[in-house]
Amino acid sequence: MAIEKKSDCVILGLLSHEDLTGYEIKKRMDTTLKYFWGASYGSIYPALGDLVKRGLASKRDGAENNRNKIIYSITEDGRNYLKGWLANPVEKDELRYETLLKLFFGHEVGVEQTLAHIEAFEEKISKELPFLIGATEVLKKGISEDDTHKYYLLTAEFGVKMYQAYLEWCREAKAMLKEERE
Amino acid sequence: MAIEKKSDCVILGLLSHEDLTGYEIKKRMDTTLKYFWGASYGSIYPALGDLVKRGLASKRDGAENNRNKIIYSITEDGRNYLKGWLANPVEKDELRYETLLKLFFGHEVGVEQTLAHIEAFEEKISKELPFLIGATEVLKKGISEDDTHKYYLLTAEFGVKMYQAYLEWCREAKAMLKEERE
DNA sequence: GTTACATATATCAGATTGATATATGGAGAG
DNA sequence: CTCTCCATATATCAATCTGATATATGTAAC
Repeated sequence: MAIEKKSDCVILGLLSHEDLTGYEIKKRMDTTLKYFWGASYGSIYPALGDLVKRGLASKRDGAENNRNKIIYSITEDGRNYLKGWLANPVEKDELRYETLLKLFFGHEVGVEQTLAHIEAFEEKISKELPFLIGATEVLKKGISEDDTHKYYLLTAEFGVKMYQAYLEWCREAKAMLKEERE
Repeated sequence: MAIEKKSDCVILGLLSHEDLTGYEIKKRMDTTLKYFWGASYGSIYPALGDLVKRGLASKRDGAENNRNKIIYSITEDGRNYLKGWLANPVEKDELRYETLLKLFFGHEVGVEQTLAHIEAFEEKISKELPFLIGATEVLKKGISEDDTHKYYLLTAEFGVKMYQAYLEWCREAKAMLKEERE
């Protein structure tokens, strides 16, 4: 029953840290936030326009040379709106793992194809885990300088814990299926 | 670039196990599948109509007394369609955790409110974990009788591993924030 | 008999994704 | 020095999905 639109809240959250263009917001989504959130251009640009209209953000021209660029800032009203949303209890945490869905219906195609999905998942997670661990190390070093780092670290460590659990599960799941095969 | 619509695939997957009504499909989503997938009535009923139109499912009247009821079955074409989707590599595994999002912006509201979000998360997970553990135990017992149970067990154990990792993270995150507070 | 909840189907406004269109800057290859 | 490729940058749109709501009956409790 929340009145807040999620895309507004993430964008305001990012703008509360620093001024950003729509393109930069999208980059944050695809790098820092991608482990627990996402947003597309199709939601970012309209939301930015809307936030300005409602006085929660302001925009200024940041063009350099011929390079088109619009820089957005959060307003006082925007910061209050963000704080209001942050104070409310969380509404929904959602997992949407196609891998798990395909495993659930694995009976239809058998053990070999199911193993292939698990192995692909394992590879993807193994590749991403070092970046997450690297992020936690960087954040730990800077924790005393910048108060925001403490909160970033919390989410990065969540990612590490989760990915390590995934890899553990992959090993056990593969073992179980291979045992069954014989 | 997949041509398959996800809602079609989940529904066909569920129908590959047993005949179901739209209402029963929704119940499966909200119980068994909820740990890794979801779907609303607004996607289920239109998708069912569409699947019948394309010959991937068939429907029959299952009315009892005055109770309105339409039972759907998967067709041979539907089963092939499902197998085709299952054979393709996974496209996207996605996490959307509002809790993590609020933690990430925690600097704006401080340690106390952040702790409250973590505690709410911890409580929710603690309550759900026993059900997941119970599910794995039931599935383990029936594993030799029904081949599908092996695949269900895989996903249930994923849930258990993940939730245990979450709880571990909660303890550490709380400790870190409380230490900082002093 | 009436209150409350589960069963059952269905639709719709609003939000979101994934793809695509458009255009410039800059780096490196040949 | 030009050509190709990629990053920067904004923007829109069809297809899809969610969350809420509407409607109606069965069934159990009190």
